[in-house]
Amino acid sequence: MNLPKRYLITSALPYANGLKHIGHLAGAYLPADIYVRYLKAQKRDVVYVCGSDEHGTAIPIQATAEGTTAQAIIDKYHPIMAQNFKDLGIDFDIYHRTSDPLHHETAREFFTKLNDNGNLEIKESEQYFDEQANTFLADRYIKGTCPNCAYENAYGDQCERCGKSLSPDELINPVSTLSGNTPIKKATKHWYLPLDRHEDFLRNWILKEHANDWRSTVVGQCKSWIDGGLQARAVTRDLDWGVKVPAKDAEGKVLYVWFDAPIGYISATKQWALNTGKDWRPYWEDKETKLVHFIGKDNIVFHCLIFPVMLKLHGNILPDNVPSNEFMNLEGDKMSTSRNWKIEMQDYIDDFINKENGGSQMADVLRYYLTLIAPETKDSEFTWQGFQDANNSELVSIFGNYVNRCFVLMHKLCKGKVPPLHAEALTDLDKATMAEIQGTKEKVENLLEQYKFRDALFEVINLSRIGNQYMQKKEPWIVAKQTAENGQPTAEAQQSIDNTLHICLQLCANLAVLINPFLPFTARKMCYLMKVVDKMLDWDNAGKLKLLSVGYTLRAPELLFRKIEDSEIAYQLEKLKSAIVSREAAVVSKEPVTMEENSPKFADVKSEIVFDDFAKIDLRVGTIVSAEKVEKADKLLKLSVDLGFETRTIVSGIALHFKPEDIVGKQVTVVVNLAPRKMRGIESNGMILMAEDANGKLHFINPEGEINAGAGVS
RNA sequence: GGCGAGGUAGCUCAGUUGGUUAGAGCACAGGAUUCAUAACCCUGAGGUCACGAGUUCAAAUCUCGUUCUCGCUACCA
Repeated sequence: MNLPKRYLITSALPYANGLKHIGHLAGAYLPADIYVRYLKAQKRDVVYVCGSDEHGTAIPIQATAEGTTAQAIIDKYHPIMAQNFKDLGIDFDIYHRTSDPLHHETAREFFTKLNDNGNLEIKESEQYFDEQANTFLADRYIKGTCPNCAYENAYGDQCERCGKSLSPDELINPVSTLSGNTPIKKATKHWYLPLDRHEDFLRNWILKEHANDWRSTVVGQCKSWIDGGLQARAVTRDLDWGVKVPAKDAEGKVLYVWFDAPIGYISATKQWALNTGKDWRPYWEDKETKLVHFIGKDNIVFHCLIFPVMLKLHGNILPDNVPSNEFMNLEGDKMSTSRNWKIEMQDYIDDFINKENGGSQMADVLRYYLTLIAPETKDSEFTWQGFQDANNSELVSIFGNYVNRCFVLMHKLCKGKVPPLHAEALTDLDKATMAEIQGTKEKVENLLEQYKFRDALFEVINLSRIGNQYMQKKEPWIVAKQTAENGQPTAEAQQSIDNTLHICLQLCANLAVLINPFLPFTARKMCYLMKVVDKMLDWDNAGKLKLLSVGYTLRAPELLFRKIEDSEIAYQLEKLKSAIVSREAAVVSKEPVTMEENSPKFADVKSEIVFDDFAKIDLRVGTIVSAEKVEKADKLLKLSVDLGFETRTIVSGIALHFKPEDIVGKQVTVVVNLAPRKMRGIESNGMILMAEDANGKLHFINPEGEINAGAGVS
């Protein structure tokens, strides 16, 4: 196998608007860290970069909401996130940040090169503009009613309640969050990355060259995007938070966050090089560098399509692989920050690591379970019960217990020293066990090279299982009872004991080397117990049977892991339950719940209108005379509504809530002078008023008793 | 609706190019043991491989249809 000259490993830049949860950890950070630790143990040339993504509109918006500045937000979260990663053993070579001047400089250079080379397009488009604030409004500065779920405070890029991606044009009743005014449309100029020009390249590169070595989920997702037709994507935004666009007539424009964030990998590498006196260029320019991006599946489009196009245009190397993980669910539901259904890294650190209940070893317990259930091929499921079981019956009972019984027996039967190996007395079982040690090394290696972290970890644990079986069959504690007249074991018995424990201890040392990428704190504690330096953890030592010298005194046994009590699990489940409560409150309030405020809130009252505004709306009572499902649409019903003076066709998105046959004859309130709008090819002439309850269920607004169709409502 | 990924033992998941009685770990049951964190070790029970049809000597695996879950995307009060 031709080894790459050097490696550059990246983990997705976490967005610096809040704390990250264990789903993020399992998806983009932990696997990368394992891979990097493995490469470093092999003494390969590897740099692992990451950093906070600190631009985008969400951060200044959040700042406004919290009455602070964008800078204050990122300054608050950047160090906490960096510390969280450190506490969990995620060992970046550099954790940079995109607000750093070096990053701005790097991103501007990148943009300029593409722009100068004619790789970007400039287009004029109509964008919302706030006249009072005299500024164009980025998507997130526009709020309005979500066309998907009718949530009234949906943002121009996404509805926080139903999670749907939106564009500002889709919002109903758009309002500027800066002034509260209705924005006007105004022409503005933006730079675009014409992805459509690169379809052939992407198709060939991903769907042909990497059809077999990339994960099928990744290739499939890319195929879906490519087949769906690639379009030019705006590279710039009208905003004053971010990297200023280095071009003429670009006043008030910054690079769109998706463009500048991945460049953060490059600027982080530059900063690392500055810190260490190295040259960053080969890592991004030399074809012999292996670039690997670790991400979650929501990031596939950026790392497999957009950023590679950018890199190619800019003259950089392309990623060798993008081992994206699927999502990790939590106790039967999707993890979600806005719904407060999550376990933050900080929560875990507070509850399990910082207290006097296990220390850093507990970081390894989380690393263990998250790797065990890593969503490598499909969405997976985190349960606290599973966490407890994995710890108590695997880490503690199999791995930890093996190490412990080795040490205890060695102290009891071998005077606390590594016993000699009597080659002449080796049994077949001894030899087979020694072979297993070497075999495990190769298995783990192969699996890691294929990014199969879950399977690789299993093989390591399995080696401790083999150790337990070996010890059980050799039963040195029984052999020790074959005593001579002096009360000591016979010479023959002692030979057997020596050989058994010698092999057991070498196996222990191997476990430390092999577990090191996965559970680094544990590996170090094992080194401490064996009184060896960390250098023993070099991957070269894996499979070797002379890691511990004969006659060497080892420390007294100490437990590697502790059991996790039922009460701890009950407490965590209770914590989550209270999150359900606040989530229900969130639905009532139609407001994303923040950690601090769990009390129900109602949507903000819209800005005041005069009577004439209201009088413009013509409301009538109508009777539904027929209803049918609209073809090829999940949510639409085509209704005929008798309004007295005429019967109209109205298309309404209520199919998920009502069966057509159940609503015929119902009286409803209709906005009759709304401009017609085509939906799925059917013209809708009016709008049915609906009320939504706390569970998201829709109800008709209708008169108390039956009245004549066409009656006015005021 | 379109596209992508999935649906395999009570739970969490493997199953490479179709090839004998479909696997692992955990949980469970029985046994054995005591060096060890009521730990380990041995044995066992368990699955109509979502459902239906087709191709084949042979299908968890290939084809088509149905259904459910997740993601992207379209329509949308």
